Amino acid sequence: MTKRRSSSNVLPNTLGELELGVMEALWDAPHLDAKAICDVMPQFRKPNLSTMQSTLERLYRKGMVDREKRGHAYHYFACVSRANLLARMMGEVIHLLHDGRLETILSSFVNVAADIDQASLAELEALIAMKKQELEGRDD
Amino acid sequence: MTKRRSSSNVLPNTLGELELGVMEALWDAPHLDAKAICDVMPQFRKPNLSTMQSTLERLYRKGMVDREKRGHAYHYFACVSRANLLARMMGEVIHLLHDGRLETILSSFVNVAADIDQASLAELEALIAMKKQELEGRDD
DNA sequence: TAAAAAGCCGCTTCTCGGTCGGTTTTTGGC
DNA sequence: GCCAAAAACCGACCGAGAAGCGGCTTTTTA
Repeated sequence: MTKRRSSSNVLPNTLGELELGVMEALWDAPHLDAKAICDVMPQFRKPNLSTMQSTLERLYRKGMVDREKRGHAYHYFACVSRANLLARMMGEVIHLLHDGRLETILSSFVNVAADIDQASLAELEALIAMKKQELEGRDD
Repeated sequence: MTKRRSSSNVLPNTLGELELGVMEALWDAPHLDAKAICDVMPQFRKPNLSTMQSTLERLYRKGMVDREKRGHAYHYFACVSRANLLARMMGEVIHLLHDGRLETILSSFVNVAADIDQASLAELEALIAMKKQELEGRDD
């Protein structure tokens, strides 16, 4: 009996570098085909069309992009927004390292946020206020 | 020339499942040796001592744990706290998906926090207040 | 001093992203 | 209708990192 070979389950939503580059391209444009994405990629990492196609296929199977036939070629478009992916990944990280105490999570985040920019704290406060109202609204 | 083979650079601080389990063990106890960590692991995934050793070695090279000889055996102890690792990983995720606008980051996090628990929003507010004072204090 | 325990070393397996080449299918111009 | 171009499709290989383990060496200690 072969031992459980896990380590794949941690952070299932992480993307490779090319995959992420593709998502970036699709966040900037409403929809693109494989060729167009190749063209958009920075010169220092411009993959073969086949490579791009299999990357898109993987992304499609992962539910990160959707596609539809436009003539002979697929047109791809992101069906996960940047903010959404960010939220997913943060959620995964948090879930992975959760110890039951919110303080751990929150203080980590506040430190990260503070490192980015002091102004971010003010923004965070405003967002919390909004979110609170939202939650109270649908709370029953 | 072989093509850039990156995808390894994304999220350099992510740990495998066993590695994470080891960290959990070390966060619960001040210091343990390889054998003791094996014993502490849940039955359904109790690795060979050698496996545990190489995992610890990897963790050591990554700077996640430190060790010191206690008699013949190494005793390992976490040199990265849970909150610290969480902050690192969140920082990495954020950096990876950063688009320049704080709003994206923050709203994603607020959504994640809200999903965990409504009370977390209140706690977040308190932490922000503390962090603000801290920043003002050293701001010049 | 011998058995037990731990370190140390190297190899294997597995998974995943990335990379292509080759083949088939589609399509559109002539 | 036919042919060339382009894209899809398929399958293979590579490299890296985590996990897993067996075996040999070294150290401890009973």
